Amino acid sequence: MVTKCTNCPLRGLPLFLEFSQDELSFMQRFKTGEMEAEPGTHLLSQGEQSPQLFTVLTGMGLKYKMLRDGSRQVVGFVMPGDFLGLQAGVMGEMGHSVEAVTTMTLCVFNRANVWDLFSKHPTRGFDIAHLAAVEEHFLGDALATVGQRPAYEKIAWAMARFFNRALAIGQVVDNKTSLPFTQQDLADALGLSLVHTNKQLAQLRRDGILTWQKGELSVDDMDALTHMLGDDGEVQTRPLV
Amino acid sequence: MVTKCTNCPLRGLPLFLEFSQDELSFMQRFKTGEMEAEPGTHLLSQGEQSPQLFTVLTGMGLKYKMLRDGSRQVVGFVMPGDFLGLQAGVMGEMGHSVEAVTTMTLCVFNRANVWDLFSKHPTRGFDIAHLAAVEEHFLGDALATVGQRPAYEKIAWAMARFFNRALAIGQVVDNKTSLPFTQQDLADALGLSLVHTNKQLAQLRRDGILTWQKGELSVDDMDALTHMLGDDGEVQTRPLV
DNA sequence: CGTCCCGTTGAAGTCTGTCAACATCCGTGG
DNA sequence: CCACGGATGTTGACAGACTTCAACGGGACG
Repeated sequence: MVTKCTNCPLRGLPLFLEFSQDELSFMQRFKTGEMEAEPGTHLLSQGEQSPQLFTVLTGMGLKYKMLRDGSRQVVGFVMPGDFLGLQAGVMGEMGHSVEAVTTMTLCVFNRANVWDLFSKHPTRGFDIAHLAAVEEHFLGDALATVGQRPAYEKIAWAMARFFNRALAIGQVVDNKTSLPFTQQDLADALGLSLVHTNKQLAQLRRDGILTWQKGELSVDDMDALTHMLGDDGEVQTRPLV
Repeated sequence: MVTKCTNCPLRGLPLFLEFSQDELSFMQRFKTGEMEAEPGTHLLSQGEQSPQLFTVLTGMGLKYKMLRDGSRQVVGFVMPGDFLGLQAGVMGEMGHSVEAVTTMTLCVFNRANVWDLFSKHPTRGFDIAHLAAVEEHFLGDALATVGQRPAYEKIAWAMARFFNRALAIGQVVDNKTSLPFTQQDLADALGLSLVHTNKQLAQLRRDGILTWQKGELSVDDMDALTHMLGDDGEVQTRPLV
């Protein structure tokens, strides 16, 4: 059962820039299929060139890089609306891997058609570049956080980003949202040890800032969070591909 | 005295993808001027939308983000061939600032013409996306380095990247290249303190790996460097805009 | 010749990592 | 039904990498 772009559940969300009717029908042709991925599925692999690109419809995943010594750097949490494989699409090789953490449904595109997209529908090409710039912006923020902030604030930043993104796609109900990752995932994203991550999370809970237990995240004091982070916790509108 | 694209000193370098004659003449029209910037000049500012974009012809600079507490994260060293302002060009707002460190000469483009570029010359639009992906790739590497590696290797990584890039644009003579940044700049790029950066640099020198003194960097044991970093120290070919 | 910036070095302090132990949950298999 | 192992989360004690504080040297510049 394939979702039609017309009925795309993401398309009306305020997080995403608007679609013209023209773009909509073009994307419908660009889309080659739909795919369901079980938890643990490797969608894209670091160093390889994937023939397929994806847009996440539902579910969550992880982007990460492995270092030669076996350590892992998580470079992003994948959520609905994210476009995966841009590096493979335009550079020919992924700089990181992408793995499903929950069951995911994905729009599938053909890498070979990316060039068509730029030549036949430049607004969409522009959107691809826009998405790449958004990602660059995000990684800059992440680098600044990992490089400059103490552990307590690193965790606060990551949780705030996740929560605000969940808000923007309507996945927060009752001030709670599902957060299916492990503390190890978070630690690997922030360059912290698992133990220290756990202790600082406990501190944030004791301080009444936020609670993450049993896969559920709730922000208990948004004012304190925004005061600590400035506007670094906010998410920006972006195109949807 | 304006450099003509035909005579662009960067254009033949193996680091950059090839130019068709068609692209060349188009870029000549896209280019609105040339600019010289003294050390300390702010070329682009975090949070603002610049009317101009640049390609670096000569000289070097810094990309950085300021945090509210006054700390600074350097997110990149700017070198000849780099394209500046991509975020402003497609997103409308810069996520970081760019400052000249040496005297720089820059090709100047008009932000208003970026859209023309995508619509009238899609290969160039594709190249813009390619450049954004290269930057995303770089920031992923930087994040992994800052997040996972010990100080000694962080510095080795940064120096290797810089040196290899200098090699690729023919700025290494006699196994030495000019490195006009300060140790504070490097420390802010790697999330280290100035003092520790200094001490680990001294250790790298004592170990016979590399020497950075009086603004000159030389790599004394490239084998040891590549062995320590794997292929993380390498630079990739990219489009030139 | 004083001042400022940058680099260098030593000593002390602390944030964070490592080690270790235990609790909980869950799927598997006896 | 219960035993078992594996993955995840929690907590305490200790160790260490890195930061902070402090002082000094050299070069550039007015």
